[in-house]
Amino acid sequence: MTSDIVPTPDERALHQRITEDLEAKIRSGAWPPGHRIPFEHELTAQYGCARATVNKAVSALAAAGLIERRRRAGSFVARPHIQSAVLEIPDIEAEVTRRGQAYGYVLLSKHVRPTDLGRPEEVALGANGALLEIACLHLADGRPLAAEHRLLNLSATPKAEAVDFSTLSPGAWLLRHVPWTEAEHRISAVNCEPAEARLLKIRPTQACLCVRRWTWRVGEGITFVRQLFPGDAYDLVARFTPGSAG
Amino acid sequence: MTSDIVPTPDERALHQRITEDLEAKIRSGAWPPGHRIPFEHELTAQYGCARATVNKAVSALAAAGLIERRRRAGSFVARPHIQSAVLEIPDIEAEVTRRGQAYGYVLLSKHVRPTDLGRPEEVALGANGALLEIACLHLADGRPLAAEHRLLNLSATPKAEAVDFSTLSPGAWLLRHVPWTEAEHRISAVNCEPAEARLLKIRPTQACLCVRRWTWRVGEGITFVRQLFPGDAYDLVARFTPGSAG
DNA sequence: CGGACAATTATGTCTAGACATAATCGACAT
DNA sequence: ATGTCGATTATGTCTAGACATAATTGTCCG
Repeated sequence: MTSDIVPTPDERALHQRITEDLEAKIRSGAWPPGHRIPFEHELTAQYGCARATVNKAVSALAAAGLIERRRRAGSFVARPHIQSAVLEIPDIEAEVTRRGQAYGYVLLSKHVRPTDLGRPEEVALGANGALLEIACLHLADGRPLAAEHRLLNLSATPKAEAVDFSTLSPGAWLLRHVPWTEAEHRISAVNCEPAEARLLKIRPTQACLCVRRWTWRVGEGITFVRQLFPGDAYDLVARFTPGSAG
Repeated sequence: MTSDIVPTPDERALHQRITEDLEAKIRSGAWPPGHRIPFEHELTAQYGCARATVNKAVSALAAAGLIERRRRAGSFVARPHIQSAVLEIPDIEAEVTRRGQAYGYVLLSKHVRPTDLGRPEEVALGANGALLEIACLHLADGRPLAAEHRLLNLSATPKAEAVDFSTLSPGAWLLRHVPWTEAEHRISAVNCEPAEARLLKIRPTQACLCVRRWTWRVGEGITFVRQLFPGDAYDLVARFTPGSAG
């Protein structure tokens, strides 16, 4: 039964209202997965508009993964598929500031060295020339929040060699100066090494959250970074609204 | 200069080809952030099509966050904004199977108890009636991969009380029987407790990845789950293609 | 009963217009 | 120099068609 779709009074665009009406039916469960939604010509009649308008609305839901469209058959509420969520990747300075804490940064070391193809993370980066290797520490209210170890592919970002990273973190500099097109993160839990524990001022047995990130630009490796957070200092948060409610 | 947009020979839909042509310009860096892309009437002339077709192509890029559109001013390559990524949330059984390992499941305990409003995770769930509390273990090739502690809101999913979870994991049952609309994940690193270490057959000092997930359906709490992975057994992977290349 | 085939039909895409809307820009006045 | 206001213009939305495409469905035949 589709006769209970009633356009709600609204000043937004009609196609958007149609999208929202349909989405409400799906998310509320009134239309379960597999349910066939009204044909475009039916919606055209219900809303008193052209088919192009209805098509735009339904296509938006299809693009969002809420419905599947099949020629000749119709459009159906999609079943759940992948389990994925949008993860907030920590821009540490922004996160610290958001928490209302004072952000601090300490450069620990910085030097240029050739790529070591024996290390998997450098192979994954795809660099084969000189790397700028940086170690630094991020502080929140003066207390260590994260230890960072970073590699910068100097053949992709030659300007980085001239930058003094003593007050500006490499992440902040990169964000502003080097565009990128792809990134991959790997998140794991690790027991830190004694030297890292001293840096972070934690017990050596304290579990740490380890975020490793590779960044590329059109296939060329830009940077690899490994950030170590004391497990009790940081939560990664991911929120998800599924493409389909099933 | 926009004269170098040349439609590539292709049998796909024209609007899609236009989208891809423009996206290539942006991702390659040929059009840097802030660059004004050709007006719709220019693209209309270049591709020899109606404005609606060009509009669909450009609107798709705007929806993806690659460009910003301003009335009267034009459309511009967007600057980077949020740092977010698509995180693959582990459906443990699927992940184990994907790795080519044998999946195993052990139910450890299961009982009904009232909601304890003294616990933050239960408050966040928003339940206030009876909960089904389940502890179980996920195995890969017979070895413990994850310890799971789950709460099911029985007022939202009364059918769960009659389910025998001795061979079917609550996650698998829920995925098939209970639709949900929102989820939140928190990921952290923890030192597990001795009992958990024995369950997972790891040293008590071994860092563990802790994934906590709350699931709601139209505002009503469905389930809370806490999964503990030995840090060396699991990597969460997140990949990201930014909405804008800058 | 089962397979091949053709009719049907819903979606996919597109056109050539139209009017609405908002923001920029320039002209003008203060 | 600054502020107001109207003309201009690019995008936002929509119409009423059209043809293409693919897949279901029924029909017919072996």
